[in-house]
Amino acid sequence: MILLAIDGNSLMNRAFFGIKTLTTRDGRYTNAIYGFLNILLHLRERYQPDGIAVAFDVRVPTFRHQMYGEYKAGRRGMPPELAEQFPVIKQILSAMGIAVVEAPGYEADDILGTLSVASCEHCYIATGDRDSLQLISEKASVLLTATRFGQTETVEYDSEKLREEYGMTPRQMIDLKALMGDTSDHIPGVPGIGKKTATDLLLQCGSLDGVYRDLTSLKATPSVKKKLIEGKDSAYLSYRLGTIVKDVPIDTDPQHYLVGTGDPAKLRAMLGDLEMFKLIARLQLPEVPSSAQATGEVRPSFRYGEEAQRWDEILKEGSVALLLREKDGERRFLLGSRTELLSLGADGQDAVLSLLCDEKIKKYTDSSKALHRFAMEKGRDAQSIVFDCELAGYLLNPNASDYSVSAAAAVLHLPTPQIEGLEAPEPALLDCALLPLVAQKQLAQLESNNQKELYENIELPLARVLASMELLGFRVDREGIEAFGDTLAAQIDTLAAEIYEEAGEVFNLNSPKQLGVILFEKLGLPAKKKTKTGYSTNAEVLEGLAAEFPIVEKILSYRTLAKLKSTYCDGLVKVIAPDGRIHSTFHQTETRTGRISSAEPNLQNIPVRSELGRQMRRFFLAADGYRLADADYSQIELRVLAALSGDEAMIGAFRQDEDIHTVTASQVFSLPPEMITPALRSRAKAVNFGIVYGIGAFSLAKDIGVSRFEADQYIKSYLSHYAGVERYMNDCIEKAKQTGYAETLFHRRRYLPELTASNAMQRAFGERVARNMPIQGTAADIIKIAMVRVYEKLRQENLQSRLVLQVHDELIVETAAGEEEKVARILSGEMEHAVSLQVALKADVHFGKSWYEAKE
DNA sequence: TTAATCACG
DNA sequence: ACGTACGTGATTAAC
Repeated sequence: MILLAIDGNSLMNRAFFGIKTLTTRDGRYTNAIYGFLNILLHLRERYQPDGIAVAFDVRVPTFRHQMYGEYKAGRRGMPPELAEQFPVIKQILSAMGIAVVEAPGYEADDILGTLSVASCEHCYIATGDRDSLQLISEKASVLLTATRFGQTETVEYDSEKLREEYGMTPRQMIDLKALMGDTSDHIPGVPGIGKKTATDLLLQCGSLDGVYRDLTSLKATPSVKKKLIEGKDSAYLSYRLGTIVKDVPIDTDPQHYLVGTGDPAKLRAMLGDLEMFKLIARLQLPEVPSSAQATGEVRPSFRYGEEAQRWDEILKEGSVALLLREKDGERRFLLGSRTELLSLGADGQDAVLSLLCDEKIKKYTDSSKALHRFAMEKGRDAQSIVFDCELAGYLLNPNASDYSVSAAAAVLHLPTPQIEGLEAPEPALLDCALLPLVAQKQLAQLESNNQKELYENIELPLARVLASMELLGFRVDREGIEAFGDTLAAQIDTLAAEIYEEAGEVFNLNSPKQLGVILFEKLGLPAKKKTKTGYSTNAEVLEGLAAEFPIVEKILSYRTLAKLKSTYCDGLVKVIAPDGRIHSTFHQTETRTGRISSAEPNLQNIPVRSELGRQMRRFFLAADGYRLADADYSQIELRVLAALSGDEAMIGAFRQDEDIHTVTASQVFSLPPEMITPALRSRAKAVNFGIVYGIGAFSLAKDIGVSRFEADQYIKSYLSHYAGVERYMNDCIEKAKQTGYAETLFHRRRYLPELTASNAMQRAFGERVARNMPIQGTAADIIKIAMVRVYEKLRQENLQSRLVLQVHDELIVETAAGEEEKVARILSGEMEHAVSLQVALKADVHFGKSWYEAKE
């Protein structure tokens, strides 16, 4: 039989450090478990072992340590984030029917050593630790595993491969280590002898004993000989330390490690609990009754077909599950009730459309935005979409990334529905069958989280608004963009030529790596900052050098122009639809704060800060016979901060409609407002921003170019003058620590497992987020409310004007000629009165033919 | 796929 | 001692 013996500690370690932090919603760490299981499944698939044994260290002082001293005492204990994952993986392995092997006083590699000589046909030893290469034999090979870019790479080592790479036999690996030592394992070796010398010596003498047998005739420099003599004891001690034990008292009968059936139901429940839904799918865990019993659910059973009579059966109940799936441009619908399922292709579209627009029938779905778009494309208006699993899942935990029905069902431990006559139903059909139960559970959770209003009055109606914005799109001037791109191209070419000239060679200016080498090595400019891979060449660094070195100025210009051309000119032209408009996609479940995002293309980051970039906005136009209305909130985040914190001074400033940055400057610098210079105001502005972000003195100092000490004074002064803000910020952290999440005024939550991290930096990050999310998120809630109301008001009043874009604190309405006054009234009215706070909200509206003009 | 950079609020 | 402000998305290079 084939045996796969795994070093559990080693692979868990690799997975932990190779995969970014991953936690469940309630803050349990899962990245090592996830990575380990992926490696395990990969190995199982590739090597098809009959038996699997996963070995773990049992950390009691080992025989070796007692005898030879505490060589490993200096080894740092593993972080608790990893330690907590070990008991869990052991349980999972048991549930998988895989043997967990431990022996008090022995480490995992000793167990592997013992198994490697067990009487099986072949033993594969999987580990991330090169130490185990000494275990290679005729019937044992080592699978050395590394996790890179989230992908596992496994290299199989047998004697042949070992000789190729090291020129050594497996046994010589021990001698090698005895000579060169291993700092990570606290094996001293012979001081002063490294890998190179050790290899040479072994090639000459064959073994450690061979080296010491006759030092006088050894071909080596006197200094090496001297080191060998002095280090002899250390070498033999290292040899013993480095030798993996092969007689651990464990069961060595391979039959003992045959993979059993385990407990699939328990496994499924455990993986669901750990929120590893893809793994559940990959393992195709069969449904077993015990799971259904455990949740108290009876496994639902469905009838499925395409017969017309099913249709009537389904509609009878007055509410349906309705899913839209698109594949290769083909639209399909899945329709379901509590007992019936139906699949519809293109010829069912009209029927679905009338169902969708039938107010009396409630629709449950997993993407209301898609349904709204479908209806709108046909010139209709979807009604009574009462449930959207994606939106519900997002509100319940915006840290997740998978808001599908199946993911939700797995969190809820719902049994897989049974569909009559279908052995392996397609996923969409299962989603459709699962939806009613998922909806019931998620709605109950929203209710208990006090998120019903957020869900019903904000997110659900917003989906329609976003669908409408996507469908309408934003008109652009293609020729204008292309012409702008051409002028940029010419300037870029000129600049590049000048830069290459001054650099003395042609290189890839777009490569920060190559640029770094040219600037900081070839031209010898002073390098200030480094990145992981080399010199930092970002704008901040370059700006510090621009005054002194003219070439840097040109590089900065090049960067600006290249960005404008590639991302904005070329990028946007590529996505202009046949109707001459750009149809962005708005993501409603992407951000962890509650903002929406825009993609393909992103219309929320069109340049504005620099005048040249701002020119881009001249190409964003209203349709003929329309103008653009641009309405933006004034200081919405600071107003929200004032209101949430109840800080008297800040509220007072806004009540009197004063310039908040000037007021802050006056407070922080203890000067009367009329003494505040633009420079001081600008510093205060940075402090205001910084406070919202959860500021640190270092970053503030860097941002406004003052000393760290000075920045620290500003912050202290700020918090003492706005004492309410300080209190509020501390409350935010306190509450987040207690509840595990931060929340907005409208009860949008963000769980913060970072707050319990053992790493101080991660914790500090969690605290900043605990302060920032309620502010950014409440502002996001507010503008969403405004969007929904503006959208509805425009239709109520029978206007032709339509919302086309939202940019976080800004709404753009394509306004029909003659409707300007009404639109301006609706925009400012709905934005300013979206919510009533202790501080009034303020929104300014401007009109123009282009976005450039409409932005004042 | 990730890292670096830079565009926005 | 260590790293340093919140939230996004697109492009390019390089592995």
